[in-house]
Amino acid sequence: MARWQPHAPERLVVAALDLFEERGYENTTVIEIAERAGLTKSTFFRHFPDKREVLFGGDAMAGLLAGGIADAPATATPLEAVSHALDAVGQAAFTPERREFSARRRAVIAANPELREREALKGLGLTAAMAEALERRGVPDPASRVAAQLGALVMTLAYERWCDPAEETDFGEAARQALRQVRAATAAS
Amino acid sequence: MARWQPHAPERLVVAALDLFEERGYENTTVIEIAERAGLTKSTFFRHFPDKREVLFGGDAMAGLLAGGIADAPATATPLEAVSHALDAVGQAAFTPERREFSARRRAVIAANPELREREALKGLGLTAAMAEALERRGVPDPASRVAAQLGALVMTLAYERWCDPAEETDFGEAARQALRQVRAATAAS
DNA sequence: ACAGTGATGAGACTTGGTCCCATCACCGTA
DNA sequence: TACGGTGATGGGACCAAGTCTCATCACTGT
Repeated sequence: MARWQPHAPERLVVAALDLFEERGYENTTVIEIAERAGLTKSTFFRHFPDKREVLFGGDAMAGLLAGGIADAPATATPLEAVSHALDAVGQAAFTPERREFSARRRAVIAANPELREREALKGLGLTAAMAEALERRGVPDPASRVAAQLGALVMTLAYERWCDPAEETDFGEAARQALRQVRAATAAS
Repeated sequence: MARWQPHAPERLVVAALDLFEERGYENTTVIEIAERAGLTKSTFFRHFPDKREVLFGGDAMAGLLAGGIADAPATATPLEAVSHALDAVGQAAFTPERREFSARRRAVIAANPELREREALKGLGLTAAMAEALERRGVPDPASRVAAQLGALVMTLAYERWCDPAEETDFGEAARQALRQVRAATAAS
């Protein structure tokens, strides 16, 4: 027997997403989220630094991306290393079971400026993590940032497609396709 | 004689930047900013939607960029159109008189996560505005986003250089140089 | 002289977020 | 069985951001 109901963070995330869908992010208070999860405001802020963060799983993604780039073959070009990292991330995080949750989360974020702002910050963090990991492979400064910027776009395109419940494409497959598109478009810029 | 002291928004911006430098963004209240400008909290929120926005001049930049892209010669490639827009923006906004203020503002933003978050959102807005303007020129979807993403990086690199008081480079010149760097790095990705 | 107008001031109110302390259930040890 | 330690939780005071409403004040035009 556990002392308390387990999985408090997960319960808070589910309660928050439900409420945000029902009445919108701005019309939902932290106290209401906590109550639906059978907890209190104090406990909410013990698990999440602020209200927005309940929809953003910390900074695990940046580490996954950096690790995937570091593990890429030494002969890989910068964008190939990013592609390798996207495969790793797809295996670890963008699994089919999470597709429905991610799609709901994506819609809620798109509907609220405050959440879009947090998402923008997370995106910058991922881009910076990719650029830094590329520099540790010996890619010099302007080139590393270019590859990271293009990699971020590839990830966004792949994520959009992966979230679509009508397609049910594998994330790695979506990423490879997006990479081809971006490569082709880059040549014409 | 004016009814009140004129230029209330500008006075608030100056007061805010001064206080943010002196004691940091988090240790400065809106009431303190307003008092230093000879105003009150009510008036502050009448001119700015929130505390962060006092350092971000609305959304004028997005319109400038979109206009510059629309005005580019019809024969210009996507990145050339972006470069044309950066020239226009440099003429209108990144003038030498503003260099010192921009450098101070940049340092304050870099020191605070909340301000960096707002800056990230503004960056997304600029990228979206560039992609949309390119699409109005007939550039199809993936290519427009690639060019906008690379254009955003070019603008960031040029802005970093333009802000440096030791260099005093013209923004348009910095943008052209950054564009050459990004083009060279793109070929090696 | 007088009503209209637009920017400002004042203050109540809600909510996000911080902080401190009490509580409660379990665990290990005597 | 008794007892102190531990870790997650609850409760509530407190501050600042942001909203809203109403009053004020200085000037303008008739």
